[in-house]
Amino acid sequence: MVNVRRERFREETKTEAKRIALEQLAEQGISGISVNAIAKRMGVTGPALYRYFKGRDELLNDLVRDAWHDLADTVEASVEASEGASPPDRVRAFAEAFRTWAVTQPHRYLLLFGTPLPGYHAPQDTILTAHRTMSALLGILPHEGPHPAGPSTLDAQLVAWAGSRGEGEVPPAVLLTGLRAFTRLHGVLSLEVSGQFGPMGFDPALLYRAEVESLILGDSEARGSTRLSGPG
Amino acid sequence: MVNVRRERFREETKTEAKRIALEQLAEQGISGISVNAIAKRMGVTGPALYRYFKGRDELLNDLVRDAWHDLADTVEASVEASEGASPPDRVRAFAEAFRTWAVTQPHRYLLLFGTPLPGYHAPQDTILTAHRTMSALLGILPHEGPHPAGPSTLDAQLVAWAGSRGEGEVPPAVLLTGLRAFTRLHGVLSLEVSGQFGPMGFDPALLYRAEVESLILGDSEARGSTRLSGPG
DNA sequence: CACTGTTGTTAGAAGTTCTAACACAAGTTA
DNA sequence: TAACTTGTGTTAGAACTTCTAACAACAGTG
Repeated sequence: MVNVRRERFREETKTEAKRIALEQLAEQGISGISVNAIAKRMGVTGPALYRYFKGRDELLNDLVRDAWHDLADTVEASVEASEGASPPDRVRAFAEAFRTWAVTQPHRYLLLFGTPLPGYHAPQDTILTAHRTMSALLGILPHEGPHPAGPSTLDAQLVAWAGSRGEGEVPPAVLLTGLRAFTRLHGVLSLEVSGQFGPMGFDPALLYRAEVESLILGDSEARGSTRLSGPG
Repeated sequence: MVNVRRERFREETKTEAKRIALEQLAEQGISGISVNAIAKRMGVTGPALYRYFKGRDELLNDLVRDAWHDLADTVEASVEASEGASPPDRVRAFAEAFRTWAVTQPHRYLLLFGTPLPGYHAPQDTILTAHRTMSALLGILPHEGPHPAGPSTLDAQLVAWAGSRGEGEVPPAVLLTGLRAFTRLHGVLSLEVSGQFGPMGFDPALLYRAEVESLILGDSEARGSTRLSGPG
């Protein structure tokens, strides 16, 4: 029989270690996460933490897993909260929740979407958790309406992808729309959290919202767009 | 008088060190770049390399600087090569050059656009080099045609940004279009090179090209899009 | 009481960046 | 030719890091 008190103490120790690791991540980046330093701040010696994490890699793994869960929880909550609203408004809510999560903890966003850890391969459960975020987005897209066919090869691949995770009823055009919506949101967020917009001196939130509106209305009607095909 | 032979030898040594560093970067990520290991592979001892780089940070700095230059050279070459073609074709050429550069050396793309190095602030000359890539894109966008106004605040900020770098004659709508085109290309590329599409099993090139066509034609006409505003 | 499992300790191996002190060779200058 | 300066390399070592091994101490169970 397992000792429940001990088990709880163990969980608390791991949680505290991860909390300090996140502080180090925010202050000094991934390479600034030091098992030794964490232990020191917890009042124990370095090797003591190896009772709780096999090594630095497992600690980082846990941080990644936690972040995926937290992101999925956040966007799912926003989707639930917007229940009953129009699809455009639900997309706006999703996009705002996504952005808020990202910009309030850029280091965590980068942990998920930035440079991958060397040699890291996401375990199956983490992949499934990551899909929860995408599913939340797919769930608020209108499934009816005009569905122009995509490139047939891509369509087939997307259908296979959706089928492999029990979302077989979603039309390929919706899958493509969801996927592309995500890449567009990420395109802006990624550049913002990695500081690329810093020296440019504009408000990234405005750019993000312009992108969201363009997503919703389509480029031809969105304010602030220029069709690249030009005047002719 | 500086010794030219010595100067050349010095440059060659630095170049070789950076070449090996890029190999380490590709194989083991940023944290896998080790001054000691580079020196060993060059047949000298560790501290010898400190005659050429103040430290690991300066070596990484140089890698970043080189990568920005290389990227700018690549896209500028594609822009020049497409001279005389229609704007849509020039955008296609730009996008293909951009993607090829990224996917043939994902680690370098991530060095520029992935998780920033802790404490790193791009020096002014690097920022200017980064802008060369954006300028190349702005240069092939049609400046005439319908120019719907963007959010006025953002427009003003973009004009200020362009003005600060001697591109005052570009209309704000074109700036916004160029910026958004870049974020959209980057959105797909970023997820591809960081391996996020890996477990999904579709061809990222097809998704990228669909995004490019949507960029050029506008969402309402692009194949494979669903307007998020739905059927009503 | 004895046994078991968990958690902590210290010691140490092997690696890292980076500094200091010293040796040597090449080029310049008196 | 001799002396000096500069650049490049060396070894030694400090201060870190991750991580393993061996040992001590404690809690709970039979």
